[in-house]
Amino acid sequence: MDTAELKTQILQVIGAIPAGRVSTYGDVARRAGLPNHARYVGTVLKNLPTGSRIPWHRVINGRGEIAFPLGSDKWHQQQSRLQREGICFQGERVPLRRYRW
DNA sequence: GGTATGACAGAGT
DNA sequence: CACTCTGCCATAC
Repeated sequence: MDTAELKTQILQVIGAIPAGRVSTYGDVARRAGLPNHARYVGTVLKNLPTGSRIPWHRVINGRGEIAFPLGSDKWHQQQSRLQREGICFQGERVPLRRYRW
């Protein structure tokens, strides 16, 4: 299985995350059948073409935090997208117990 | 083909 | 809890 397929596999899993729920990099990797590829999930999202309709904002880290530097443009963008879907933040983090897919 | 980097995770302290 | 340390693995140099 080459990397192009892994990428497709990962994107499909992300695309399946329902609105109003979130998943983590590790979860996405596992659901894609690729344990230990959490970092790769991030790499794939980074190279995503702008305007892609992949719900990348529903992917956060295992501590319920947005993976971008706090206060950065990307951070705000992701946060508002999540809130727009009804996800409430506890400070700077999302309570996974409640929203984890 | 080393070496460093990163939208990470889990165990340990 | 929060913080550090280590393992991971595709990519970019």
